[in-house]
Amino acid sequence: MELYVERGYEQTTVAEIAERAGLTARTFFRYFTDKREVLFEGSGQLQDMMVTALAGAPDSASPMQAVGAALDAAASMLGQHRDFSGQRQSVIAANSELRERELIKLASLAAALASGLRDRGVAEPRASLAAEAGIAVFRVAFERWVSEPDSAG
Amino acid sequence: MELYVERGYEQTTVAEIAERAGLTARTFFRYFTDKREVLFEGSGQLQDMMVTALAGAPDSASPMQAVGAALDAAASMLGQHRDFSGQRQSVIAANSELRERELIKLASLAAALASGLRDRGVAEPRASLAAEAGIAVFRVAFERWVSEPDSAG
DNA sequence: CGACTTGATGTCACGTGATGACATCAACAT
DNA sequence: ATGTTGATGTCATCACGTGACATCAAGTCG
Repeated sequence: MELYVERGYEQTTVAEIAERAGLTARTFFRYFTDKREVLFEGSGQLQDMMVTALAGAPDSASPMQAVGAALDAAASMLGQHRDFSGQRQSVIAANSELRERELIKLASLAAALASGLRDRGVAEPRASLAAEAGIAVFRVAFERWVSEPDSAG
Repeated sequence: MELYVERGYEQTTVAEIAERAGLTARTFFRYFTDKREVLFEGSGQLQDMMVTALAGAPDSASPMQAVGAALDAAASMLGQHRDFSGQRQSVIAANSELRERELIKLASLAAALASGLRDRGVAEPRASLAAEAGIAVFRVAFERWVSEPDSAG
């Protein structure tokens, strides 16, 4: 992240990242499949958190309410790293390879939420639609949040 | 496409593609920014067609009806190349880099449709929502169409 | 204690993707 | 005949990503 912010994603080589971390490029590729993936390290955790929150919603909750619980979990997780989130987002926005990766991560997240809803007994296509709607809300809200003036959490 | 189908996307080098076309790898990269982009050559045309159809819908048409017109245009364009569409889709499905590229193309298409709706006087967020809904329909319908037994157009 | 695994890292070599600089050549206009 | 323009080729170069093998530290067991 430091290097990506300093000089931009494309201008940063994997060798430089590895050096900054006190490692070798080869080792970098043992931890991250890609030069891109290092920016999405946390997205797996976020997805797990959200799926767990969705599964933990009360049985009485509607599909959209369960999705809402997942979004709350995401908000409380991201809320602790607002500066980081903002920087990360502007790095991603500046490069199309990174935007592509982000899209596929969001698609994976939507699929995971839909699967979680089906586990709750929600039938298709309702499960997928609720999941997609939740991701749409997430995108819009996240975008507003990181571009917002200093204020709220 | 021939080579991607024969031996898979990753196993095909740009040099081979260029050779098959009677050219040089250097020339390939003058026409396509990427090894991936060659599979998405037509998506720009498709997008233009759809935007034109959307713009050409009668003033009386609702936003969703205008989007429907765009989808009809896409259907008649793709309907003429069903085998090609099917092969292309299975190549894309088999490789995650290609799936990423496809997602960003669809996102671009959604943005173009939303913009077209705004030009028709549709306010946000209705324009974006209608566009996203149209793309969702497109994805599902296209998926079913290419995986369908030999029958319909 | 010494030998033996195991996991993380480094080193090296290599193929491939992608780009810049320059040369070539055909088509065409004047 | 000359010069221009556009498309292509050639060459050099860099960075990404991976396989093969070496090394070294931490632990395990006889």
